[in-house]
Amino acid sequence: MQLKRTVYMGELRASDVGKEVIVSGWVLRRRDHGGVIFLDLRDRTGLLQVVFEEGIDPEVHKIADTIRNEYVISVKGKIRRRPPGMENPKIPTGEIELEADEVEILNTSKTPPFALDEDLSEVSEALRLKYRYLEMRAPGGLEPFIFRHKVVHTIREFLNSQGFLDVETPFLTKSTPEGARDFLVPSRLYPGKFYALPQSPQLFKQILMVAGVDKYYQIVKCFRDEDLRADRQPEFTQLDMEMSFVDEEDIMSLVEGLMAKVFENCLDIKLELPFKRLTYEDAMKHYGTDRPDLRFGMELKEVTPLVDGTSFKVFRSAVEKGGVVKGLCAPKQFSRKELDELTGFAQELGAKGLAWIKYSPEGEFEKRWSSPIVKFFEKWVLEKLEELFELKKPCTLFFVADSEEVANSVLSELRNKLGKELGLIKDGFEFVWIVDFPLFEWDEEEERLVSVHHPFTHPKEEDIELLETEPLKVKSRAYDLVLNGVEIGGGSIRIHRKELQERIFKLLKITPEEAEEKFGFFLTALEYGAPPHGGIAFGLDRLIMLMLGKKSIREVITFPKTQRGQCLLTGAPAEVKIEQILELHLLPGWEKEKKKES
RNA sequence: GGGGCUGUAGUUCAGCACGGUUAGAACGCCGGCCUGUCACGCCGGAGGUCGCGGGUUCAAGUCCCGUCAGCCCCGCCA
Repeated sequence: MQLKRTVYMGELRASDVGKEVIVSGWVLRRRDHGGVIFLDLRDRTGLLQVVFEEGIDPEVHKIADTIRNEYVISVKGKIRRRPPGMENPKIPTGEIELEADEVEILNTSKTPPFALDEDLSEVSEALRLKYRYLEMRAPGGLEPFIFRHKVVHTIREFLNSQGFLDVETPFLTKSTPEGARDFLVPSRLYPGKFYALPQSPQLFKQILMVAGVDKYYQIVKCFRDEDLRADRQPEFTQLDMEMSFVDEEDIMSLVEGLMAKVFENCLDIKLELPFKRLTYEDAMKHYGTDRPDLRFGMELKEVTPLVDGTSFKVFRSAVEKGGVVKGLCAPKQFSRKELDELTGFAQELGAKGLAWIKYSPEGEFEKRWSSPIVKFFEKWVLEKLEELFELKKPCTLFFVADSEEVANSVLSELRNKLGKELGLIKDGFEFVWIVDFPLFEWDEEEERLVSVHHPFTHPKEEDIELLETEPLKVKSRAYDLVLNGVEIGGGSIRIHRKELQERIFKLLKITPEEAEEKFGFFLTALEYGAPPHGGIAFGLDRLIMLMLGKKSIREVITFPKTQRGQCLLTGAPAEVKIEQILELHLLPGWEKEKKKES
């Protein structure tokens, strides 16, 4: 390599006119006019027009004639002002150009499978993932990753300044029960035994508290062998934090400070502090979900007391079975076709149907209501509805009559769908803490209590006495952080005393033997002066996705997996040689066969 | 495990409901011309196992069955 870069192209301006420079980069486009060839050359920082004139040096011009898109070249020359009228206001370096007097082709390139100078979102994602390096190299392709770098940098800077230690924990570790499916790694040295990749460093960070680390964080990969979604990858990055001698308020206010710093540094947005808080109960009541999108209203209202005496059988029987009738009011009068579609949507989500009432505030009271079911309701009920939903404009009321669970989940999905489709969602970032979660929920299939968060979550002090008698009434010292309807983080104050931890295990039907076998090491650690502690973990990919307004975390992960868990770039997962499998003792029978043979 | 959408030149798509010439377009690519373009222009050219397999038919890109792959969703994700 003879021509060694002296400047980045993106930094060059009219003030650099006259300077002798060497630039290196990739050819985005070439415009060959015979005697003059223009190349748009780019590096990480920007784009510069390079001019090769036959009259200046025929030999150099000749080389330029062979250069094609995506060739890697270095060019030496002088920065000059473009002739009057030839400026390109569309690019930052548009006032100037590089007059080439030397060029070196550092590497050729095949014609890329897709044009790098066009809108890559039009290209199929599968192709982009296979040639991810080309997508990233295209103009703007590195932006999400540069942004991500900035976010991570800000997080580290902030937490370091607050006295946190960045401490690593192992990837080859022990399977933890009560969670997602583990990725297992067979042990070569111990036939039949396996490591598990961590679903989170949960137990390690708690043990770090026992170790006196006091304030810990780690930006760390976690692994869960579950099916993928737009916002879920089998390996993802978590911002993991834990602190000793703190309570919920300490952690929440620290996180608020952190988020404020991140949004200020990276998006130049000042967040309003403190964040809103909703109890789990209120979130379920008003939004039907524990991760409500607060960028718009359209809250759910329960109308059970208004309709339990109605002659409308669907509502009455749902109430008689112990269910509820809940509804929401959408600010639009839907057509019959749209109503049918929405009913189908509700049914797919498990509702038996979707009742609707169109309302318009004009004219006589009775004529304001239009619906096949309105005849079942007495005037006082309609009056109450008008009052409850504060009906003032034309709209449609939707109701689901079912168990509370079904009504909530259907209506919350309906709310999100209508919010999106009716354009009710305002721009911006709405954070909300969800607090006062129940500690347990009942698992019908397994017929036992399971943890809402994880088994190391501390119950509220005042509820501890209810643990054995009314466990479902026990609330936890847990908190989730929700941003625009997406859960971006969750944490809790942990149990730090062995006795309480054992009581919880007992309620979860984890036997002492099981507990000992699965995390005896952790219980032992608790016995050696574990301080009170708590923490939180954030899905970093999701946070960055939301900050950039992307629809999928794949957009902010360099080499993500497809929905079926494949890496299209490398072809992973892939078959391995039989020798590797035998070496890992994964086919014990075959191993014996092989020994017999030899 | 289930539901939905998609798969045709290198790329993005049209053609498919109603089977029937040699499967088209744009961009890209290759060659030629061009000293001021910046989505350069002009002339010419190449490029297709219609995802794959099977079936129906005189005839299948088009209809049927299966299968693979990509995306979205449910289940699952403490």
